[in-house]
Amino acid sequence: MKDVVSRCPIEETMRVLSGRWPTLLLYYLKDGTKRFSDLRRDNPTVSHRILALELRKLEDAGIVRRTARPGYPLRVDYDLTPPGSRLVPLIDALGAWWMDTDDDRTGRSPTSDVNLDTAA
Amino acid sequence: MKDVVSRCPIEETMRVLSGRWPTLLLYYLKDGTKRFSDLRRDNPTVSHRILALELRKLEDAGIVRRTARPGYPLRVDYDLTPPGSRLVPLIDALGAWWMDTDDDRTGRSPTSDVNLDTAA
DNA sequence: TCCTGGTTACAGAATTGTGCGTAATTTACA
DNA sequence: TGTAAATTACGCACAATTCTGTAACCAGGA
Repeated sequence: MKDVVSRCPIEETMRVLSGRWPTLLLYYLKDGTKRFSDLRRDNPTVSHRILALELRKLEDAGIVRRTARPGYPLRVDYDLTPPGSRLVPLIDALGAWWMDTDDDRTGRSPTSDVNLDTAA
Repeated sequence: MKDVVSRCPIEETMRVLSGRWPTLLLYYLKDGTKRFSDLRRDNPTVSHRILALELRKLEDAGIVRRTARPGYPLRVDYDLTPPGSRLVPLIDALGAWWMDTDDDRTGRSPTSDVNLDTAA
């Protein structure tokens, strides 16, 4: 994150998706709107702080939309933007690739019936 | 990298592709076999140590094949394995997604003529 | 007082870069 | 002909940088 705009779209995309949480959050947001605390429950190993940071990063990248409803207790909704939704199948494809590769590693026959719906 | 096998193929894939270099290296290896020094030339900002580590990571993941030819000066060839080659279009799709998203951001019309051949 | 979403301060962990060493052959040069 | 230096792909130790986690704190209504 030191210098420049890399001009390479792949690099830019990976700058956002790199790390453990972004794709996981996308995965959980596929189902629809979630609140901050929902996402914490969905995966208990993210720290409070990191979740806030990651969500902000995704928001800045235009992948996630943040909607704060006025009033207390605070309520903030997160959901995917249209670009974010378009990203989901690509990420699923990566999961499918992994399973395909796994077949390679375990020396199984070259299965072609990979389901793109890669569950958790 | 602390604990477990996550059982989630997306997470596993991202564990390999996360970071600045993996996708870039894939990009440069698309063209065919490269030597260590070629890859350093291709992008001068990787330190030799990191390049070695990243290449080993990709090798362990079955994405890149390392071929050391005996004799001195050492000569080592790197190229994509079949799974690695299968990964390339997916990564290109991420680049295409970024450019599409860029259209969103800059408020342009929803162009459909995104070229998958995302150059450096 | 608790709840929710978030920020800040500080600490510890992880990742990355720097520079040096190494192998056996070729080339450089007197 | 002898010798010194360059070459290639790293490994290693150590320093610098970055990332992540913990804990405390804030807001204001129930």
